[in-house]
Amino acid sequence: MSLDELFERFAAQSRIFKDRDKLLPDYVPSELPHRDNQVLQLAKILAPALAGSRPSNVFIYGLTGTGKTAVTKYVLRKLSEKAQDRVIFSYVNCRQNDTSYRVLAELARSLGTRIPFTGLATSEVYKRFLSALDRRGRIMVVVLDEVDHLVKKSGDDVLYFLTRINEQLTSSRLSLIGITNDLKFTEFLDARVKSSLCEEELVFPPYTARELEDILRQRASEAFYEGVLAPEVIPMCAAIAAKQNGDARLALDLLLKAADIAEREGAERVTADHVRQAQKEIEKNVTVDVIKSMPLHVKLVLLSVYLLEKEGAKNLTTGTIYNKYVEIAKMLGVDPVTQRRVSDIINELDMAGIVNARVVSLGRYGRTKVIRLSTSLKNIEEGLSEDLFMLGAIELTTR
DNA sequence: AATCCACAGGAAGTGCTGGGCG
DNA sequence: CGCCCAGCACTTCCTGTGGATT
Repeated sequence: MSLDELFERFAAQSRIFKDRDKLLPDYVPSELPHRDNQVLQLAKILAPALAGSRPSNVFIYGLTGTGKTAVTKYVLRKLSEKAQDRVIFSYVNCRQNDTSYRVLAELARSLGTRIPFTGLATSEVYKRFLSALDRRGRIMVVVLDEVDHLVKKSGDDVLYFLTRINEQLTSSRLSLIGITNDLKFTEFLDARVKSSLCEEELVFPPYTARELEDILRQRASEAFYEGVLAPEVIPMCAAIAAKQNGDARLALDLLLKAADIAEREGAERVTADHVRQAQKEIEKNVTVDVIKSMPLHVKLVLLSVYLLEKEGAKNLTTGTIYNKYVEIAKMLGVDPVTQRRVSDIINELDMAGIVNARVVSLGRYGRTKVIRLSTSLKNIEEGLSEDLFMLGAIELTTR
């Protein structure tokens, strides 16, 4: 291959992607198939903002990848085009901003008030946000996406503040849109917060395989050149995602990864085989990346579970794991943490989907958690192996 | 029916980092 | 400068409990 050819190949636009960005999770398409109803309902609820009156608070339920965020962003965008600067919109993701302080800081920031990421008292941030908002004399619509994360971690204090803030405002008004994929979420809420937040409710049902296909086809037409997808690719991505609660995000991610793999291989078309590879890669990447970024003691606990399971131990309990963990820690010259903490770490690993832990009572033999890995040994190995400390630990313990 | 194991998991507090504010 | 704050990882102390065994 001559240099000219080489450069040609890199400089040339992809043969597969027309516009890869159209498949990324934060892209909001110009049309949302099978969500006309929800778009209309939300628009109806928020429309009063255009006339200068406060829209009702809205609560939006639906599993992951059912289009909650997309619909909300879509409606907000349309609305802000109409409203010019008469309405202020603010979108906060509560997975990243999972404390009262951070949510209020985000809201203040969207009004142009700089808030340091730490240092102030939360009540001070609240005051600053309040006065900044009142000075503007506008309607403000606040979206709290994945609000269940916020409440589970920090309680419903902020929600209480925000639902009652209108009593303290003289020239502005605030509306709340809460989004959650936890259907039982409202149980955690204070009754007053609950009734005020749920003035209106919207439910997003999971997509069916047929609907997912429509979504994929629509995106594919924007993202790919004609005819680069083998005919079975879209139905396959749709079917896999339909099994996972009709998750459109997963469907799109599968399609994207499959196409990436095809392109990397220099293939001319995306095939069913690429989709299968993509499925494996997605599953692997998530766990491996999570493991890599875990703090020391979490890794050590995971390592203990890994080693015990490799030895063929069955029905692992908190106590067994803790003993192994202490043994490893001492061997490495690290101070072990308490069993109480390890108990929490096991729950964290369970939440991350790396381990499966459930509480059982063994009668006379106590009440404990039974733990088993929910990922392959190989993924754990790969996740831990970048940590030289863990490699040393494996070597020491297997000798 | 009572007992008692082996923890679960809540509450409060500590020590540390990285930052206010006057 | 001194005193305040949030957030994190962790400790200390604690009360609670499902169900096999006595």
